Amino acid sequence: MDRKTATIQDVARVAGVSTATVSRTLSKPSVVAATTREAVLSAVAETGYRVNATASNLRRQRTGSIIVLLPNIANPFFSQILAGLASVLTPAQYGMLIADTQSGPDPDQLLGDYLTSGQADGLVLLDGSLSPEVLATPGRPPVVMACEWMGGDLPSVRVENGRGAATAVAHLARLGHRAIGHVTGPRGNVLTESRLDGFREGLASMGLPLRDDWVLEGDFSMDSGAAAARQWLALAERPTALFLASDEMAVGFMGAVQRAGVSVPGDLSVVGFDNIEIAQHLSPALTTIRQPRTLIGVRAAELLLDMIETGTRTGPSDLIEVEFIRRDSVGPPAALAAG
Amino acid sequence: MDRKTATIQDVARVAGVSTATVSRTLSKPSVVAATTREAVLSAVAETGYRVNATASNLRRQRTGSIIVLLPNIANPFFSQILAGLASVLTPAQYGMLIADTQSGPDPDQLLGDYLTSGQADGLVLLDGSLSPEVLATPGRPPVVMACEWMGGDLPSVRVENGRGAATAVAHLARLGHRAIGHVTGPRGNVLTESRLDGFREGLASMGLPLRDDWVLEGDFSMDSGAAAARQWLALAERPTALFLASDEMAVGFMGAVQRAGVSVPGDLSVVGFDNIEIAQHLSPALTTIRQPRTLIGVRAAELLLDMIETGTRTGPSDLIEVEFIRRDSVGPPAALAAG
DNA sequence: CGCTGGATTGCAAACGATTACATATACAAT
DNA sequence: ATTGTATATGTAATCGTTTGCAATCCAGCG
Repeated sequence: MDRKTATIQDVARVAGVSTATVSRTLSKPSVVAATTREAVLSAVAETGYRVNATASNLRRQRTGSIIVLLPNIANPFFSQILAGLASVLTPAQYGMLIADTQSGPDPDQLLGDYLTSGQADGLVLLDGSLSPEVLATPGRPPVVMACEWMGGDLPSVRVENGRGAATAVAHLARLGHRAIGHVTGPRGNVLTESRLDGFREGLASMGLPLRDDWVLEGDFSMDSGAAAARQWLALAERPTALFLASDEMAVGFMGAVQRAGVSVPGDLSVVGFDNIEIAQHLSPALTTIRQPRTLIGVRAAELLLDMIETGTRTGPSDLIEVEFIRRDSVGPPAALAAG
Repeated sequence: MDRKTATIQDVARVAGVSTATVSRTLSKPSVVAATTREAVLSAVAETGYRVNATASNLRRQRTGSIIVLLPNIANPFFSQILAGLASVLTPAQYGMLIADTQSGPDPDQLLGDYLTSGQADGLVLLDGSLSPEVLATPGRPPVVMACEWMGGDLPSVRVENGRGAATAVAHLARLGHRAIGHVTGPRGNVLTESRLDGFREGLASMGLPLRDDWVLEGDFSMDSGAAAARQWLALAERPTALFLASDEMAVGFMGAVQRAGVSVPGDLSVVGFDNIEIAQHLSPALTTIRQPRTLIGVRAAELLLDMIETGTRTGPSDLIEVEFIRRDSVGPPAALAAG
């Protein structure tokens, strides 16, 4: 029957109307008469017609796709944001292309490429390490930064990174910890900076000292968490509590110190950031700061679609709240518990 | 300068040739004279021309995108396969659309939709729960099944699921375990079936009995692993070793029993499947069966591109080897260790 | 000198949809 | 009856490439 897929011409012929009417029936049903509308719809059903997205996009001068730039697709933290993005973009007839900035040599160049290639109607940036300068490209498509704010008037979905970090520190301090350390994300990342700032503020507000040798550098990955664990174990004087800038690092860290015979939270309290799925399944369950990941994706997508429709390049910054989740990886410091 | 992006017309004008020649220079350089080729290329550079993928796709009757159907984008197991897919598809100028079968109501209908919509030049199936019958759609684009074989002449990238499971059981038996249980994936999934078959074979080959009450049902998720743990804890007579059909379930399971005071591997040996990143970071580090995930993605993409080029709908089945990875979550059964 | 054939290049028709503009019709108001 | 207005539909240009076919040029050959 349908050797080739039906085109709008076929539908028009079957329905006895022009292609214009068919197109209108499908996009703006209200402007066609009820009787013709029915005729067209039944012709559509009969022929099994589906609009050819490529042709439609060409004519409408859009690509129908949104590019999402993220540092590491394998990080479960991002996948949930992707789910949120997809839940908004798919119904709006946008495809979602995912680009991994770590797969190529230069993330900034990758971004620049996408900005000029015209391959997408918009971009979502999930990588806080990208340089804001690259965005100065003239005539670029709309861009939304998710998770953090990179400065300028770039619209973004922000999370209370600083407040989350400060809350974590305050909680540890209230448990009695006076020696609190931190494992950061990669240097230069906006998330790293804001969480580090929050960590400092938290210490300051509780009247605790900031010791540089208790601030270890990581890169958000499990491996870097395990590496930080080795550094912590080697310290002459160890902090009794640690706030890590990501749950992934906390997983790597906890596993490593536990295998070295350290008890969590007996010997060391651990707080992560993100509340990835595994956090509640660890032993002990990981105390952390929850980010509503699906919501972040949804908001970012909404912001972007709005910019695409209105042709704007700037927009508001949406601030999303975080929540401290107390689980079993924290407790009073050993000295206190003993005494 | 370039208010609008340059079109092939602009390049042709600047180079003093026809658009046909520009197009040919870019796609089949060998057929144009060296001097014209240079002229065109410098005109391309001067104008900053990038081919409009939409127009190109329309003319060439392709969509330029591949759809990947997977059950759960948040599962880290899949993300690495995606990375493998992308590493082949991106250079070949294909975009990768990701569709989550769990986000909608009916996975099979979603597949059917994509098969008829003409939205993609090919599909990659990563969800073993899909029905092979849906693929009978006439005129459908090429499809590759990754991870397992669904029957028929559907080309696929297979993994030695059965052998992997059997190896795990054999290893546990050799450690002295006579009471070995299993936690399965979701019913009806091809992966579930082949791993369960391998589990049975492993038991049989070691002369061990198969006890139905030691085969618990899961769905590959951490939560279902934790649920299985509760069932295991409630058993009057417990197996001393457990093979779980996914690492995620093993994570949920181990966390849950550990919090209940059970020692792994002291009281119970645990083996997972997949070797997801976190496996080595757990305490104890998880013994598992490694699947080369990136390789699976690469092979699947290669197979698919080949089918697209040659117009084939059937193809070979690529078999990928698995590897048993011994870590610290297994040991001799308590009785033996004590005696 | 005319012809053949290979190498280049140009012409123009697709690809399938959308939409500005023109046209047609019906009906109310003057 | 005429004009105006609103509603509904058709006509045809257009989006930017690719590519079959025709045209051109030039060298080599009989």
